[in-house]
Amino acid sequence: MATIEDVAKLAGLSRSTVSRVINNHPYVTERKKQLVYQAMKELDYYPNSSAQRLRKQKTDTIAVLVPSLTNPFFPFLIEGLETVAVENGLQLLICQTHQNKDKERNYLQLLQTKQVDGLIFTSLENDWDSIAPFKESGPIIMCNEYRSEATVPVVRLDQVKGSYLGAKHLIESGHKKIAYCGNNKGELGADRETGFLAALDEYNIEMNNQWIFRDTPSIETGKRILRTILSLEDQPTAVFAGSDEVGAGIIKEAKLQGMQIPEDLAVIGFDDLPVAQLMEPSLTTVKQPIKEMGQKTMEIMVSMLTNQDKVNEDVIELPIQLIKRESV
Amino acid sequence: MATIEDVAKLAGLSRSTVSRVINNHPYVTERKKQLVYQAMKELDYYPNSSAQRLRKQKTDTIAVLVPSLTNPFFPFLIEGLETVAVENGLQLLICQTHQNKDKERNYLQLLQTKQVDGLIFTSLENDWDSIAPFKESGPIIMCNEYRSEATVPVVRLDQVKGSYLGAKHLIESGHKKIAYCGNNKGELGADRETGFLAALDEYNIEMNNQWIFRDTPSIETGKRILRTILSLEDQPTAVFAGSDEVGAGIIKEAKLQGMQIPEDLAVIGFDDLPVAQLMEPSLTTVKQPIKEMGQKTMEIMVSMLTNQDKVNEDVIELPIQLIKRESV
DNA sequence: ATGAAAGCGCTAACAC
DNA sequence: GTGTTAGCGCTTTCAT
Repeated sequence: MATIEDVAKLAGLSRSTVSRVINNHPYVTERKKQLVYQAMKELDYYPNSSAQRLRKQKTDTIAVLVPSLTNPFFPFLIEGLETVAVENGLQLLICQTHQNKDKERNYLQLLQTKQVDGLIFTSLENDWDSIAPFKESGPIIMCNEYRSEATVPVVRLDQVKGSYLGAKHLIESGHKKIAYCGNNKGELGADRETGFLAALDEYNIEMNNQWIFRDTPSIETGKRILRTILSLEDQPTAVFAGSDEVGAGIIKEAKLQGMQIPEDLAVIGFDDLPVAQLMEPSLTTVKQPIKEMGQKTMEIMVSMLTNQDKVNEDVIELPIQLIKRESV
Repeated sequence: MATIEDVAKLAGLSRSTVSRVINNHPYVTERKKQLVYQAMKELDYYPNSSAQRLRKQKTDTIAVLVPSLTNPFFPFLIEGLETVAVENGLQLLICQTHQNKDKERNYLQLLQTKQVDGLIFTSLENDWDSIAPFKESGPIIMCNEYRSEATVPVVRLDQVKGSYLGAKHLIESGHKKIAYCGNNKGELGADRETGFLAALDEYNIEMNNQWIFRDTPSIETGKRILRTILSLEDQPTAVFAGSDEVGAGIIKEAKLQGMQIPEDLAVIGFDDLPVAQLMEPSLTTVKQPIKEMGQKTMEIMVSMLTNQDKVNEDVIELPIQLIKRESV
């Protein structure tokens, strides 16, 4: 493995000059520059990035914590994050927490061990209090998921409004018995529930506790929820699914059980993932501007990395909107 | 930022001893070990990973090149890769090539700049000849996609058999006019086509060139293909979609156009992704053992990383199987 | 415009 | 068992 020393020797120059060429510094004669390039090529030289990182004290890498990549929401979020990252010469280190507190905490060590320059949460398992101290080690941003106690920039959607919109649509379509799916661990989940209940309240509609489901979102969860609904004496006529995947699972299982959607059961999803329009009937849903959320987040990260002084604690809220299709 | 030096001073020991404790070396008195732990805690010390990497000349990181994370096939593959990686103390650096030759080539620099210890291709845009030289810089494996010229271990499926199975099922269900979707850039695509044509050949069925579609797989592609099929004078009665996403797009669009599946058009997918069972009718498909493929690949990577001598050029072939559902 | 020298933080011989 | 020392490969003052 050739080192910068080898290149310098072969080019008959000093290490400094070679380094200047590598880093595109001004004030290097064109002639010597060529000499260096030639030597680098001849030796098949590439700078060792561990050495560069150690010396420069930065990695140009950002950790992105996601619960799982098999939930299609996150690949789309990453798409947005990556676009802006690449434009700014940053690399993404994608970390799956699999909803595990310990794993999440371990990934914070990436910041402490200087393996990444910054970190982005797209979900959060641990309490904010246990996260806060890590701000010392580098910029942290919350994207998608959020905590009001969080003392870092937050890029989020108005979840209260989102679920309010969804519930209202269901109500205005004539439904009074509406089931609700969604975990309420994080603030995101709590806000969604708030918005949902606010709509019900506005129309003086009562909630039945049997119609609340708190499982983690997945297709299987949707199927299970549908079966539970069928086993109920007092059955809802509509269901607000916490995600398109749950909504899809509900629709699929409902049809398997011989139900008509939306006649026997109206379903509304959340996210507007590709699967929403593939379903039969297509899934009415609350659309999140996922990619934009990722882009905005990375823009903030970039500015935090450059303007280290200007501490940013803003909350950026992106628009959310109802997409009417056939399942309601 | 505390360094190992600070810890050593505070503990009243040498850097070496601290280092030994960090790396769990034997032969350190329990008493001094405790002293070190205490000092580390007091100083909130974490070893700088760039320094460790530079010194140890390894990163315990493996680059995984995927075309895109929004194609759900790859998150599942990554799931398999990650399981085994984590068991062996390895980290994954996930790199999206977005089907771009230059990006793909640039990611190879990760190996040259010693930012990763090994690299896994799950797809390949460039010629093998242009990849081969990079073997010098570290272990490379192909997983999923493959090239017969490749001089590295390959973990793959019998694609010829897969598409043969699919085509045969279509034929035995009475179809003689079968459309085929799939790109034929890589060897994987070519093999699939071979298997497909072999089945046709076996049953003396002719292929119509108008029924061949070579676009990149996506839901949109599926929709477009269906519309093209409808515009044909001589229309196929069945279609072998190259992936479940294409199959799903075809089914969705077909129903939009008032067709009955499988009566008016039988559809068979590939992969067995979650969307296959969500469709109405559910999608008959050729199932790939995606997770297993990832696991096997990472096991080989681990062994290459440890037994550096034993050069492994094996081709591991995993089983592939037909899943009969309702779309045929 | 270029080179010499110091040092980023760590590990691993080697010596005792 | 523990400390001393050299050095991984690079960048960046500082001096010229």
